[in-house]
Amino acid sequence: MPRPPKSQDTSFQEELKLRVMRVLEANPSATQREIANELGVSLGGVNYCIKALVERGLVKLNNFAKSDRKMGYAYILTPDGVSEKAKITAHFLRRKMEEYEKLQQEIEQLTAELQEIR
Amino acid sequence: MPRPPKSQDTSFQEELKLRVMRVLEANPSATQREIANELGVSLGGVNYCIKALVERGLVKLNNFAKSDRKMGYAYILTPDGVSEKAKITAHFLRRKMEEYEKLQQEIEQLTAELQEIR
DNA sequence: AAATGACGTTCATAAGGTGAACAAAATACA
DNA sequence: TGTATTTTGTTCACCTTATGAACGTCATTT
Repeated sequence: MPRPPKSQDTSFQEELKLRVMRVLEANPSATQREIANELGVSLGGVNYCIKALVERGLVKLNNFAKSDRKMGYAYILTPDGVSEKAKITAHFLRRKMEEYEKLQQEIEQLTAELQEIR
Repeated sequence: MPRPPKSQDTSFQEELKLRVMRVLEANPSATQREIANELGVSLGGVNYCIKALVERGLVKLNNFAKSDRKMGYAYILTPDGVSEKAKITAHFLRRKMEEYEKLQQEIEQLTAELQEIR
């Protein structure tokens, strides 16, 4: 995802942002590769997304447990991140419900078309 | 749509094919520009699509009424075209219903997520 | 016949996600 | 501690694909 989006956030980017935040909330020590794999998107895409989240202060890179052996890095959702996630979630719910109705209509139409033939 | 698709038909192409066939069936004298405008896609895309349909024998370019003044060109769905359209329609119905269920689940999840916050 | 307009056709372009290659950091091993 | 190895983040050239302006062709008009 090399090219900074010139226009508004595309729906793909919007959705990716939400899905990445979900994964991070559930598992802050997830790797970018793991996230990409789990979400079925490219590594570059996840990297671009997380970078944007960090830049906006919605996600923070914490390194804890310095004294321990384990690598203590984790992407933590900030309070702003949590509330932003809620906002996006609500926004998505609205959008998905619209799609839902559209689909319902389309299904009715397709069904009708198939009936006409016989 | 200059580049012939190397891989399988993408869902966009598949759907465009069906929607173009629908328009042609309803109005065989429709212009490529009119179709593009009505479907909200590019002229090049429609051109590429129709070309493919003609090549597969699903659409035929008829010029009738030669003696008359009017330009008598029309894209007519062949019998093969009609049955292919039915096939694609059925295929789409299945796909759309799957999407429908996916959406339903997603909506439930989004709703649940929003409940958790309060 | 020339001009006009509408049509189909082409193609250089832009958008945007991809993943291999690279850099940096962390861990393991001596 | 120093070095090798592995893991992780970062970059960027590439590929796919839809776009629409520009062009060629043909019918209609003047």
